[in-house]
Amino acid sequence: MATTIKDIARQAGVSAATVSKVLNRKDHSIGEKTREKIWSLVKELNYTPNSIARSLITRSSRVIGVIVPDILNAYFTELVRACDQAARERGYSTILCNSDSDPEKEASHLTFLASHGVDGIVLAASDLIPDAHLLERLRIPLVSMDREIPDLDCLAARIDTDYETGAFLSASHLIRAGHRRIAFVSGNPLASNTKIRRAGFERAHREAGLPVDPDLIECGAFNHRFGLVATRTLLDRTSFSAMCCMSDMLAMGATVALRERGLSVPEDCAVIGFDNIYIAPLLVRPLSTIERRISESGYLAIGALIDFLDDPTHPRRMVLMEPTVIQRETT
Amino acid sequence: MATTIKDIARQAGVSAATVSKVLNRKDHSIGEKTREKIWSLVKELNYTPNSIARSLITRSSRVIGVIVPDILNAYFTELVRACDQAARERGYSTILCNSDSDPEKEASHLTFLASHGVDGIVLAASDLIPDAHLLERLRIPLVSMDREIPDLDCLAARIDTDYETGAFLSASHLIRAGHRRIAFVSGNPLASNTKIRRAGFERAHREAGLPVDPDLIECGAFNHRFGLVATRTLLDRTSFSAMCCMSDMLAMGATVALRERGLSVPEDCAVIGFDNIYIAPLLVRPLSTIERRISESGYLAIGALIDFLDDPTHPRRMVLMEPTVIQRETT
DNA sequence: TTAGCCTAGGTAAACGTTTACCTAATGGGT
DNA sequence: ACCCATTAGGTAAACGTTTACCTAGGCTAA
Repeated sequence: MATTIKDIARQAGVSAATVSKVLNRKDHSIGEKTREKIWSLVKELNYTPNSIARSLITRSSRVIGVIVPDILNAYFTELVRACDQAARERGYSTILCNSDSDPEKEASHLTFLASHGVDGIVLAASDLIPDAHLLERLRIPLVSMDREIPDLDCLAARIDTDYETGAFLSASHLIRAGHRRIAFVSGNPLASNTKIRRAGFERAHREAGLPVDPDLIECGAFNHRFGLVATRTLLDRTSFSAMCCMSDMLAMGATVALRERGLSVPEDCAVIGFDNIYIAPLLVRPLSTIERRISESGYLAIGALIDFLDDPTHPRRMVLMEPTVIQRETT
Repeated sequence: MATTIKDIARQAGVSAATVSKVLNRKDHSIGEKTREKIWSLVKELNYTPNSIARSLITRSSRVIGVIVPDILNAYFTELVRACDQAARERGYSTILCNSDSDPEKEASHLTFLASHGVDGIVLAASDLIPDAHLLERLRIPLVSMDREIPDLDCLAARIDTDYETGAFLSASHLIRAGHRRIAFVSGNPLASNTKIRRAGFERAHREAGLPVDPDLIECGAFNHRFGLVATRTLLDRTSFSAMCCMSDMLAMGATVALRERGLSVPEDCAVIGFDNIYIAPLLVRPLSTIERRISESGYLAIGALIDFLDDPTHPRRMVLMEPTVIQRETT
């Protein structure tokens, strides 16, 4: 159906090998005339190499898989976009997979990507630790983002955010503003990225000589829906004057719940988010939050991955992104 | 490296063809023992078929490409998610491509998808009309969403939204509420999906016996940033008591600009959006908007595409989604 | 002259599957 | 005893590339 290398070869009166060499610029021993003839046929017949056949023989697809737990969370949307851009700039494409924080789906995406011959994978935090055996078996270069992950030899890099500091800054920001009872809302309580943030939250209290009331803690998921229900639960259970939300989506949900009860932000209750997603400054009450330079981490991840692909002996990169506070109008 | 069908064949003491038959359940002439032996080896060796090799020979990948103009627009995020889910339910996977409303990027994604052997493509509205020659050449089954598109024979379906009615409803809603000067903000003025909406907007005025002031029209893009700057421009230029925003992202940007100037919504200026993205009800002022059942259209698109793949003589589906008004708190 | 080296390009195997067609043995019916 | 069908599985080509190695002619330098 579509034009193949053989069609070009036939019409140029040369062998397929010659065409392949020209196409791949391994043409140091191909005559000028032949080269030109081939290129002009390529244009004329709109030849595009069949990447499938190419991948099959070269064992490389120049495609990178990106797995995220929740594409609807704007944090991951932005991350995915940054990865895609970064990859494209380096001649790679990406395939996006959405795991819904479901380890089974994640595993099935992993095998899907493997069987489709991706050269590498960016695995972004879901709540659970991935199946180490599977990763081991797949042997696909991997960069892990904000994940606990075993030290595999196909691990090209880890890009982590200093969640302890992030949560510490978040809580300290509110404590400095005079708040004494601060709610803490975060993702899956069993996931390390929640535990670590909780540690930072508690340290801020300790250093300020304040107690932490377990009644003020609600952990479950990072999406807006949980932000909404968690805040309702908290409001029913106890009282507080500020909320540390460990994602901006949570903060958005929280804000709605507060307003539902007639509380205004920040007058009745301050709210700080985490991630600094692009919507955060655009909310009617621009959201104070913790900046974590999303695009930069995407670029870093892809960069580290491709460097590793180019040269697997390349020293592993272990990056710890340092978050900062952005004060807007909700605190 | 990874286990292949030959490894299984060798260890089972049969030929590769036999293994292939069993794997593909074309095993009516394979003995029970052999079948069992093969399946147990498959488990034991963690065999996963190499999709690349498989695609090469079968000329089918069970992958669908999805091209959207702006993944950061929550409308498309939701659409993409719905497509992915729908595809997965029918045994397909998706590859997401983000075109940034750039026809060149779009074309390059199209050839990328073609060369990677996707079985079909869902092409969602960008502002511009796609390169018909390219589509013609590629001959990949296509479903077009909210796009003007030539009548190719590889066009499996069109899923369009009745934008005229949508915009009409949007404006009528505001007119009925007593507004007389209503601003209109939409995407690329040259794109049909803006022109059509503008027609609906104007019809609502005509039917109400109201004039349309061209000073109240600002068209450029569907993202929040344009919503922000367009609203600033409008506020500098003229006065109005309500805004018809042709996407919720625009409405969010508009709301911020209004607030910036000390105007409150809906008291000083009503705002209605379009799309009913999942964030819309979650904004501090839940956004009135035009519902267009995003997930449903994603499911429809994928369904139509796969039906076409299963049977290319399947009658083309041309769906026109009817939008409805959702009143919340901004009008 | 001849070994050796360019230059220009061809040959064929390989990547991991699928599939049309072949074979060989067995069994049943007449 | 012969024919035909059925069962169980094998053979080999094909998909569209890439690449290691080959060839053949011509040139150069000793």
